Amino acid sequence: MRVDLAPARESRQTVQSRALLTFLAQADRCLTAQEIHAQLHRQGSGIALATVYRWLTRLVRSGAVDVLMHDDGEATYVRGSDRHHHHLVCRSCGRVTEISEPMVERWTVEVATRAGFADVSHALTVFGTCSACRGSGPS
Amino acid sequence: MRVDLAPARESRQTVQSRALLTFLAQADRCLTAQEIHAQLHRQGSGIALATVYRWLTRLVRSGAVDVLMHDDGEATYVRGSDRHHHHLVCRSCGRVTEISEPMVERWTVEVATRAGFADVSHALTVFGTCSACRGSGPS
DNA sequence: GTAAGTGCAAACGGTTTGCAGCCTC
DNA sequence: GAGGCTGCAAACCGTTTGCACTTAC
Repeated sequence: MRVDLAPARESRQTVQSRALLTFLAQADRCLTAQEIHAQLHRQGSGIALATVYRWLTRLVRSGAVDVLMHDDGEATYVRGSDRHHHHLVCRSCGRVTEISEPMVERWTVEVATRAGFADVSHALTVFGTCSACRGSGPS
Repeated sequence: MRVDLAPARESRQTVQSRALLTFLAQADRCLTAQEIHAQLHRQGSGIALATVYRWLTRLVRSGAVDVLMHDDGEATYVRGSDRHHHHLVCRSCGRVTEISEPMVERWTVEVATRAGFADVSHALTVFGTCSACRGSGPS
């Protein structure tokens, strides 16, 4: 499930950018900028947090990466996919699953249009407790 | 369309809290904490920003007010209602319309359950440009 | 009188930016 | 060699918090 993350056609390749892009291409879940930074450090790529942010900003602008704003105001980043999708997030472990359903897409556009709105977009996130977390401790 | 914003049964009434609650009860659109603070000052109620935040936090916890996280990480607040609903927000003027649709409710629960999730909840916000804003300047 | 509510200012945490130096092309 | 990329640290900005004071009950 490799996705071409290099919209950086006109960007210079550096040790840092290569490490970051490679890492992001392989990541399979939502990560905050700080997590990405920490992970890269853990695997030996000494990239500065500011650089991570600079690249994420650039990648988001180019559409290669999607941002997900969390309730606490922290942003998480995921490889962007061409198709629109939503996230199913476990309240306990934070694991994210992508979900998608054309019906919701159609419904939101329809409702918004009926209300006189144009240029419609939407953000939907579903929260719950995954089976693993429930099994280990429903508290 | 007045909504009882006083979940503060067990709270003391003060000049500030009364001004804030009255203002919120009349507000018909999403407002940031800072906007609420500025508006209150404009109308002569010298309330501190920290107090605005403290009340908003309390009201959100009690369910009297809904939070809406924006892409830039800023939170906006609107009167909440008892029944579950979603928001249709104008990107330009910030006006908020409540929308609700059982189908979406059912779908999210179904998808989440199928994925092994329990105790499901969801957050859906639809963004668009309302007719008024479009008419005045589609840019 | 007592404790909740308030104001102020400092702290916080995530993100952005200015600038000097490095390194790719 | 020139200019993009990076690192560092300081700045930013919305939000939270500690503490002393005020005020509703």
